[in-house]
Amino acid sequence: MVYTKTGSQPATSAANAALAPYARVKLHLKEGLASGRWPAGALMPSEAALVAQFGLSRMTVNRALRELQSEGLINRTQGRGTFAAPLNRVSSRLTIRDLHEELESGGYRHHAVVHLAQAEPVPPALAERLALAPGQTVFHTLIVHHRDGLPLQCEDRYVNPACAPDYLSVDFTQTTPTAYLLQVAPLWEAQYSIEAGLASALEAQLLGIEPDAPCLVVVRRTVSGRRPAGRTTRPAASGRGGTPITLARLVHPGNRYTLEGQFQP
Amino acid sequence: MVYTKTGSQPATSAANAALAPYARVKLHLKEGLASGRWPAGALMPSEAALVAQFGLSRMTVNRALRELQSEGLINRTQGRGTFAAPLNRVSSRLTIRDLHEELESGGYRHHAVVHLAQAEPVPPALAERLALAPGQTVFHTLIVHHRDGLPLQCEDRYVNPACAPDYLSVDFTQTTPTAYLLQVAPLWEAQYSIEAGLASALEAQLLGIEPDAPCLVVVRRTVSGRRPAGRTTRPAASGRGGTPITLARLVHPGNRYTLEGQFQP
DNA sequence: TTACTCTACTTGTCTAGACAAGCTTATGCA
DNA sequence: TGCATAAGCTTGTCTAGACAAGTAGAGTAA
Repeated sequence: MVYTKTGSQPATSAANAALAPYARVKLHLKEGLASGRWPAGALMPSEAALVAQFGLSRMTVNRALRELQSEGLINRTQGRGTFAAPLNRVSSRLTIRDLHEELESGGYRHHAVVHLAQAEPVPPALAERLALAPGQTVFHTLIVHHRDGLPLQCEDRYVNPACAPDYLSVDFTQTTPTAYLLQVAPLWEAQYSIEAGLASALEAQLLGIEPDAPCLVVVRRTVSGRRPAGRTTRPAASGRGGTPITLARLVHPGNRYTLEGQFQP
Repeated sequence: MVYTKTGSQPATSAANAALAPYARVKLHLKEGLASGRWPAGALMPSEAALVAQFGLSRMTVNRALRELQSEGLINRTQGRGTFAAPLNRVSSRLTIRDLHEELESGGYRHHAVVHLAQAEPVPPALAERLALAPGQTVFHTLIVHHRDGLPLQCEDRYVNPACAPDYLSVDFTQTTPTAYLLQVAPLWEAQYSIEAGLASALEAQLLGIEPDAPCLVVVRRTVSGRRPAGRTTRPAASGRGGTPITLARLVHPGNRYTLEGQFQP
């Protein structure tokens, strides 16, 4: 599609040629926000004003504004108008990738050593977080992932058997638990916490590090919207929280692992 | 707006009453994805099919699909169709919040102690990352933030004077650097890295921790799309990377600070 | 003054149709 | 057989109009 508007409207930027009209409106507004033209909380032009200014239909302008809203750059309320969002909360996407895929795509070799894979009674401290009654069975795996032969992550994981009955029969030297669980129960919700701490004695030994070496510890709890068994047609919406699938503690030697990311509002 | 469709279309979920039509389509597709009806890579119904199935206009169906795409749940390509996204990359929003605001909203008291605030020649190691010539002046602040009186974060920050000429005249016991910089130069891009490590001797002393205590270290580099001086109307798009605004090293005692978040695809 | 109603403006959403442009497949020609 | 073309699908986008519903302010009546 080639957009060569003859009637030259607000040509703020030279780069807006060959840009779709809705994107042109977005760019115009983003530039205004970046330049401080609309400080946080300021009233921004209404849809009608932008329609008149750009000579577009309202749906087109609406799309630009709706996308800016979903990006968190503006706030809109029916009846009041559009306001510049306070930029003191800028958010970025943090991506969970399967460790195997992450390493391979980075050109590293990945291999996993399984130190434990068994069914056991759920530890009392975890029963509640996995929504299991004390004494029920959980699957427990302890796997060390290596990058180019060097231990990178110690993965201590508990899995709800109702969600993944075949969990223990998977060959975890070939498939990571994350990959398998994502396949069995598409991930709909997860909570994580990231902190710096020490490895346990066992973890330190498995990772081949000193007991006092700083580690990046990620604890992740994954919850599915889907019900565990039967009733597959049951709607996912009702009953907040869903079924806990798995609880994982991932310990990384601080000097070998860095979490990186980027913000792009 | 009340949506009480008389002709009952696919009533997968009971909760879809009183839901806007586009949201109903989204829900329907999300449920299908969650239930494994469309495994990763599978071809999903076309817009035309959904139009026929739900009895809606194409724009409405298109909106549902477009939003699912922006949420990363599906991939669409012109001419080929709509496909279920491989869920091995699930992403969440990680929010940068101003520390002051974060603490206050959590019911804590925040206060900051400024240990250093001066102009100095840019350290050679940082010159390139700040896009400054060796020998040029940078602003350097060293601030310790306390939560309820306990040191929580040691903020070692370098600021490009071109972006924030008045930086040193700010009272950082009242305003955090983040808040000030966001006001002066709305944040358009940032890179961060999170790792576990040790504090330097000075940092450990300022934080009141042992030198071997694990710390969560966040390094953040913020880049603006806006040009530093003059030429304010210059488009932000051209020239990738923009102007480096600030480089910050944030050190948190591991046992006092946890980064938390949630995934909700 | 206070309380109510009415109006004008705002966003939220849906519709029916249109054209552009990318991909796949079938068709017909050399 | 091999290749170019065309048909038929797909998504991407824009339009002009419509109604719904929330908000704020002006004007009016008690």
